[in-house]
Amino acid sequence: MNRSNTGANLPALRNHNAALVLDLLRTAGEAGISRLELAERTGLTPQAVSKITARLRAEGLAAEAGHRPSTGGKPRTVLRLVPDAGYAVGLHLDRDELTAVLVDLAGTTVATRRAPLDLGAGAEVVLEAASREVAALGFPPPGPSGRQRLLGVGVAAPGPLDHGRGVLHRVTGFPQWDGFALRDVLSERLGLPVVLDKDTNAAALGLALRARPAGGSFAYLHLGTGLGAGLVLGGALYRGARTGAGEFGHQTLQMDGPPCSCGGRGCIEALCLAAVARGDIARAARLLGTGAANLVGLLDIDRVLLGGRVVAAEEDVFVRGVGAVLAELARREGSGPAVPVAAAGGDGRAVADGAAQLVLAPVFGHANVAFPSGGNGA
Amino acid sequence: MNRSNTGANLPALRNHNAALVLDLLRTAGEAGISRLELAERTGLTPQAVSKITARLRAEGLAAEAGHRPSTGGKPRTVLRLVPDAGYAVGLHLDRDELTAVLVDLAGTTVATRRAPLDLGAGAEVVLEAASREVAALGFPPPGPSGRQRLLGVGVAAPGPLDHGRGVLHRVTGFPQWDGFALRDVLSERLGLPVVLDKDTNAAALGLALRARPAGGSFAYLHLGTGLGAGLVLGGALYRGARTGAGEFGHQTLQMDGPPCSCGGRGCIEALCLAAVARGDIARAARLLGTGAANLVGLLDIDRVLLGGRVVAAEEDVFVRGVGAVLAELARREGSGPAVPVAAAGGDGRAVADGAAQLVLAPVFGHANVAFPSGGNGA
DNA sequence: GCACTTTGGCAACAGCGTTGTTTAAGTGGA
DNA sequence: TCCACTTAAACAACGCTGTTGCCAAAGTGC
Repeated sequence: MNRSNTGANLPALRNHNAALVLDLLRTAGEAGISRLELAERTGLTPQAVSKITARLRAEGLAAEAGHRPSTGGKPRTVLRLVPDAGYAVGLHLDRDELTAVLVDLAGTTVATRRAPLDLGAGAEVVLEAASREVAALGFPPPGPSGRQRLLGVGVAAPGPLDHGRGVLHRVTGFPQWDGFALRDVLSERLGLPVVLDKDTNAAALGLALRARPAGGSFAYLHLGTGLGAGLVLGGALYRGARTGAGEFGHQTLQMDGPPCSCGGRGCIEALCLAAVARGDIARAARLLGTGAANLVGLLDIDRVLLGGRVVAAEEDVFVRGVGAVLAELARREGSGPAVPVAAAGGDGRAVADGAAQLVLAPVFGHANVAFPSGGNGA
Repeated sequence: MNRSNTGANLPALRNHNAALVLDLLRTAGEAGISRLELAERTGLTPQAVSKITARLRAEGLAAEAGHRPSTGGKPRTVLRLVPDAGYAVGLHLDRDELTAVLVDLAGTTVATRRAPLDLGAGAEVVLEAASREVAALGFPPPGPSGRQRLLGVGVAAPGPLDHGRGVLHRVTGFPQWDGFALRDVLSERLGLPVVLDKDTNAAALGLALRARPAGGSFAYLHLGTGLGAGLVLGGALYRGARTGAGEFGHQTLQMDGPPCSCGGRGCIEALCLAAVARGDIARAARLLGTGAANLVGLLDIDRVLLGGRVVAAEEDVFVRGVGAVLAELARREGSGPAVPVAAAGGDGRAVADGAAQLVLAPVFGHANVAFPSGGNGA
């Protein structure tokens, strides 16, 4: 069950197991999964799985879809997630562009809209544009049960911001947003639940839910206007105590190095962007790799993913450069193979897709991974 | 409930709630806590708490201890943890010394033994010394129920090592231990369950369980022979994918800086130890602070604790020096007060005490915080 | 001494996964 | 064609969980 500092009762137990089964159905995708496989993976008895899947089918979340070949007896019935049982909107508010996507329960993006946006044009303009594009996606009609199938809107914005309260902080370059309660304002305006998170976190969550096998740990490093990170630790998006984790760009890499816009010196972001500006991409990649190595050593993650416009422009150079530094680290430590590096991909829609997952993830038991607020733990 | 990728049934639910209540009893300490407070904190109904505490009292883990003053009605009955319902041994194997402690369920150290040790003298010598000192602690007799009250032995050793398998890796300075299955060998020899972890992790766990309020996030930075870290995220000890997290010392802080014993350049450990060797403690503190600032930004933790022999020798200088760097960081970010820094204290017994908590923590629901191994998450 | 408040146990209950059993739906040899 | 065998999955009874409704116990204060 999910970590919590509160007591658990029978409904909580039921939700936990149902979410677990749903997550396995989601992970299985179109191939589906049989009841007995679900039982093996969850550790529940086959009978328990039968009961749970019966409920899910009654709720319209799962359906039978064919049979596996017989292995000498009655063939297993394949179960699949019903993708259109629920939808979420993902909204990526970038500095100069807005991307809105409609994603179904299976994680498939069924509609996309893009529009130019000036994040500095003021709240009213931005909210209006957001509302317009979200509405233009075309919502799915309520299901046969009459239940609304649009679960909510996930919003990804440049950080820093407060995920817990849904409030923007001093968005780099646009200080006028400081303190703006974007989540509540937008929720009121759209009449839908809204979840707000950093763009890097949204992208990392999206990647985490697509990862096979699920449950690993990785860092998503995003090099664009700035340099940020999204951390997935043990399959869960890590947001930190005040939901501000992932400040990767202002890590000091060169004490007494060149000044950074943040007021510090030798920050990896300043060094990296300077190298990019000089056209020395190999150097930028090496710098990024050094920062990644620091992170890998500290957190013992098992994968590094790179994204962002700058990376996308020279994907191979960055992947090779970062990979080389991590290979050196592995050689020095002598403990197994190097941590693999890859480009995140996602053709510019990764953040918006991930934003939608901010809403969908709780259905699969990936909610409340933000942080226990106190009480106990350890 | 604790994060997991397995299904949960009624016994699991019962254990979860019992552990939750036990943890609150432990946290309350000698002051105790009433049933209604337990109900409020857990979110369970008072009746459920009554049932759970009745079970705990029947098992000898909890007891009634007086009453609170009346607030106009029947006064609340205070419940307390029974400290001698369980014990654990904590064993700290350091490079030149062995420390063994006997700790009760409430976390009180009831016996301590210390002996010189040469970690390079070979397995047989070390195991013999460990067995001798553990036996000399004087185990508590089995309880009235006849149940053995010594729950196990927690062993803390210099890293790197594999907590999951209980195997040492190349202990810095003593490569002959590489691959030694210390946990299983010692468990066989003592006839008790053994848990193995890094010294920094043990210390961090001990600090986490003593923290008030519980559930926060902090980094324990240990500067002694080397420089390592123990991370507590959201109240839980974070060990990483291969239980190797906390490699703080070989973080690059000065690209193209002086060479480090690890083969890299400009590692914080090399810089820091060099400054200490020069007698420039202020510089060492500032270096440590810079590394701490990187970590604070990346993980958004809310406390930094310092320990280790070098720190203990000049506690104030380190606390002030690291604090100053973190204060600068907070000023630059402009987001609230600086992350506080403090000395961990513990008069050289912190690691051994924490090692005992490796065994006791599961009783209070702090088990399996290591990592989900796959399946799902996020 | 009585009305009131608060605590906390007792009893009945609904709902969870588990266990034991039965039915359904295949394979494969005689 | 039949029948023994295997495997899948539902049905039924069960034990145990926390919850709800109720009531006794133990205080305060007029």
